[in-house]
Amino acid sequence: MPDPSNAQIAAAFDELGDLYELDGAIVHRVVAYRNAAKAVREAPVSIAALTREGKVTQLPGIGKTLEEKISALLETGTIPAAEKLRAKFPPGLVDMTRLPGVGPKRVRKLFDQLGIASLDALREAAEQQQLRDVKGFGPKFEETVLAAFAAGVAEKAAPRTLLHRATDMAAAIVDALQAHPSAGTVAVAGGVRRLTESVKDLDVIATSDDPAGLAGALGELDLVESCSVAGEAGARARTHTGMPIDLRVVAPDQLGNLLQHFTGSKAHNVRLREMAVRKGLHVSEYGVLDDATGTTHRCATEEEVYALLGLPWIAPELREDRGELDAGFIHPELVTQEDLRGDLHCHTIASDGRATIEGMAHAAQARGLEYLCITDHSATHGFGNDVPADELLRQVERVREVDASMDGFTLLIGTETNILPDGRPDYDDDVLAQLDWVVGSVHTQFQMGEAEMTKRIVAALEHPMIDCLGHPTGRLIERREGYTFDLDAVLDAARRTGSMLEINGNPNRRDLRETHARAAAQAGIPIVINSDAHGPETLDVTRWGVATARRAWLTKDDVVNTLPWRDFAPLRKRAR
DNA sequence: GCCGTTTTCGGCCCGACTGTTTTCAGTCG
Repeated sequence: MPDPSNAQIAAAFDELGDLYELDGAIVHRVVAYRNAAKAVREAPVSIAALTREGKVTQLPGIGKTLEEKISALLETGTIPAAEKLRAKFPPGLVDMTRLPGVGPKRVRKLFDQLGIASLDALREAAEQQQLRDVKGFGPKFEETVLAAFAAGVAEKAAPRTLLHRATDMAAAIVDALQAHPSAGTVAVAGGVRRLTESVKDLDVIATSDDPAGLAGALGELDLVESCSVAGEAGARARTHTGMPIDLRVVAPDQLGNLLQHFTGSKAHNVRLREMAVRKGLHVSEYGVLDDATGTTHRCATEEEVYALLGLPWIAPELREDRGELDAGFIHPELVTQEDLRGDLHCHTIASDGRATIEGMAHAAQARGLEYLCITDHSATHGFGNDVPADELLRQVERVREVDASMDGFTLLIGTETNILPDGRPDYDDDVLAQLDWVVGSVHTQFQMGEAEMTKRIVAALEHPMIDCLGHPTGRLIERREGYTFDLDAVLDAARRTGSMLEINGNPNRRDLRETHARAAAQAGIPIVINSDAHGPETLDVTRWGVATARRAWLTKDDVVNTLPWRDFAPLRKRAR
């Protein structure tokens, strides 16, 4: 029996949280399970391995009891408490809590008194007006339930929108509201501001001398389908794509409080407020209440909010309770897109790209880059045109010619070679040796087991001609988990062999993901942020790679392609 | 269930909204 992955352990804790909640446990116990799930999910090391070493309680949020539960999961494949609770509460109960306005307490009551144990049974009971017979429930509740079914909420979890799309939408909304005559400051908060991988809604905050007018203006926007509760304090709306928008309007002297509150994350805010309480302060979106004086400090800026708590301003990307509120925290100087001088992963019409070598090179130069490496897909098929070895060698000549024709720009030739199932690249070494740079990527046989995949990637990293591992996990955000491998072993191999790891900027990938990138940088492994562009316009996607890097606490020093090529070149494995 | 310039027990963020309520519990963000 293979060890459960961190994701599986986290899921088990989330399930236990749900089950204990149905069982009527106090909220703090439930929260403890959910916090533990978050800690496990974000851990860059194997929780199973950590547990075997007896060190898992070092992870904040994991105590003696949860350690025992992980041990049981490792040894028997299951957790006794979960077995017991599953026998008590059918799985349909947790499904029911997905409906808005339907939480664990109400589900439990309906289960106990009417035996309702599934979404279907709930719908039927609502249709037959049976729910109102239970004390605490009425006709409105039946309506809410039926409306949720009618809206299709029951079928699937609320969709999440990838950051690049959410950012475009948010920008359009901010621009439109900013144009309103009453608008003062209009700003994006929430996950879009923190640059998370995906978001479930848009949070927009504003000041205005006509709050109701501004809130009304939101409902008039083309991309808004419907708008409800528009009033003095703001509005709730929904886009045609189904994304909820939350607009909050506040006086200018509270803008800092509101921005801090609505930027989140929830975990950051909870931790921040707990720290505040210990200092006799109470933080909310309206101000900071001081117990000692009974006065509420209103803050026009976030800096003032943090300063009242004795903290430096913290970049939104770091606000995840991943150490940014710990004693001794020193704010890192986060890498920016302007820091990037080169891009070492892009495609042309030679494989599946849309532009020529010249097209890509001039586009990169126009964007202010100093160097670009052409890395078309390799000899094994699957991505547009194959590039057999002789074709790649002709591509070397073409790139050298274009490079010679360019002023103040270095054009490089490489490849994105497929890492074959046994870990070898799909060109011969003497071909790879004629290139400036080689990205190795896994594009096939994702299904192989963890041990085999680890062996495959480690073998690739040990290859003297593979300089960098491309999109290391193969995940697609919200769509595909990516293949599983032992991260510790891969990081160890990268460090040992002098290989670099990529943060792929494609907004669907952002791979390495932030927790892995942070672990890699801490291990001293050089990180490269690449676009993987297939056309001139997608060269800009490095901004999403930078977003991931910033969320991983990376500085300019952690990212190698912030260096000019003359300083980058000697760091390549092939040059060492 | 976790955690400790509250350290082995007694706390554990803050506020809004909703519906069913005679004063509040449940849900949500």
